[in-house]
Amino acid sequence: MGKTKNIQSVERAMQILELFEQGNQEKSVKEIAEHLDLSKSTVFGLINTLNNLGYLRQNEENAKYSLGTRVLALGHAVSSANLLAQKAHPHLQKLSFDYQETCLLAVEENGFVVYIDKTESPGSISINTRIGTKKELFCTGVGKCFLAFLPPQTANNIIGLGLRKVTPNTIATEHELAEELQTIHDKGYAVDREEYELGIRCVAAPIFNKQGEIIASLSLTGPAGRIQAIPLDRLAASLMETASAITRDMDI
Amino acid sequence: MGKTKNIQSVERAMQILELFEQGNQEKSVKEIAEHLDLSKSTVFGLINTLNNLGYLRQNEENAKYSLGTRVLALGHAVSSANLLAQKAHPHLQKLSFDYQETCLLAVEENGFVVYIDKTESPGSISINTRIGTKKELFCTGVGKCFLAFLPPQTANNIIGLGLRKVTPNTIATEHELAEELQTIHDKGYAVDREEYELGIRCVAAPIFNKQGEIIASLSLTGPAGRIQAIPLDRLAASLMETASAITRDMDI
DNA sequence: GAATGGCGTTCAACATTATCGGATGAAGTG
DNA sequence: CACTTCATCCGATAATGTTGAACGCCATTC
Repeated sequence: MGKTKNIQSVERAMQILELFEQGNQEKSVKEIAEHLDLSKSTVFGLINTLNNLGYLRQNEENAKYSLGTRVLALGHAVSSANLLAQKAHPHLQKLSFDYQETCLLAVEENGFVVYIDKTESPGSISINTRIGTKKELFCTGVGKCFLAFLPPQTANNIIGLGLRKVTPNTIATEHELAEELQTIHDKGYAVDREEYELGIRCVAAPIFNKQGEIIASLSLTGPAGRIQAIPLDRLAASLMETASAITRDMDI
Repeated sequence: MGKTKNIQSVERAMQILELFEQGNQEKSVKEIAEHLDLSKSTVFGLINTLNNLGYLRQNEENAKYSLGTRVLALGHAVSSANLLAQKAHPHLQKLSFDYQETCLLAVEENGFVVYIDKTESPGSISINTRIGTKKELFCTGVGKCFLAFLPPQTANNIIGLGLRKVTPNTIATEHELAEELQTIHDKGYAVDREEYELGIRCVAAPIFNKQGEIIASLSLTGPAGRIQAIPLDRLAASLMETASAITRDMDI
């Protein structure tokens, strides 16, 4: 695999773009230079290039920079090529609307879950899970779905990467986790009891392809109190129903 | 403005990412090297960097590359910071659903319209307008909305950039365009009569802020025959109603 | 099963290229 | 009007990216 050294200027350019990931607030050349601990002129060269290419845009008023519309095209290219994200979106939207909470869609990648879509409703509080975020499997609802439905060998390899307490509630021993996964496998859905973040609870269900292999997982996520107020069996049924509707829609 | 030379490796890295914009099909190192007319090793260095950073991902089976999930995060950062895209999305979704056609949202940027969101419905044919695409104003429905509702001075500056026949139907003289813009201003919506692409027709309406300034434009777009089959006054009313609902939702 | 060809990857030498400190000038502040 | 702050520009320097050649893996062929 890639052991060759990364190309410095490319890595730095991407670091600059990533600085805008949380919030996309305007930033000055100076601020960025300080964040990356680089000289102003170096940063200016990079920023200027990104600006010329449309990946950053400069506010004429204060000369500060923020993400440009060009990055939209890239983001959209991934999701539109991704049949899953495309077909699943309306279903997530409906769930968000029905329960007035945030709905997340995730896939597994190299032992991590990656969130690839998210829908919110006006009532839902903003869950700080951003699209593209990676999380470990054992401590999230969607992640545990993967562990429960992936081929046992694959799942064990991932579990072998290590468990740890993320919150006091995290299931951090292999024994307890095995029991939990058995339960999830039996019931067909997973519950995250504030195992990743205190106060945040979610219920998740696996999405399969026609061959019965898990390809994604979706969850309804929100403040613990509000999620617990929803009858669990009803919510779980909705999620599993939605999951199979997505499978049907995708036709793979 | 940016007159300094672009940083070569950054520009090339972005060119590589852009190769995947249409379709995001897997590409080999060799293919990319040929496309960009660079040596295999140069391309490998760039690709490897992007791969390590998560912007590309390699298919283990055939060693080919495609866009990685990391770019999702960037794309989402723009839209989520963008109150407009966030608030407008459910409304576009509803329009798409009601009329079973593609719905587009666009803003103006440096004399071009940039599409920042798109919703489709199962029935809608896939319009080849990708998110992040730029188009000239005079030849599109959403663009003409901007020309009609932007301050006259701004609009004239943009018109001054030049008109040209994109299709036989394109309005390519200043005189005719002025008449058309007057009509649009009076009626409150614009019709694109296959002026950008033969066979594709759209109806567009402006989105204003509370101060009455145009900040975006939305359209329902589809095959000419199907769009013409919808009663124009009803469709236009839907679009204008949606536009003002978005204004209300944004509260700016 | 040896031979061939194709392709991703690595390497080391070289020269291009990115980097940096310092200079410039515009905008804002007391 | 001096003074600060910051974006932008410039030129010297050396670090960095580029390149062709070579390696090794895999698949196909004979």
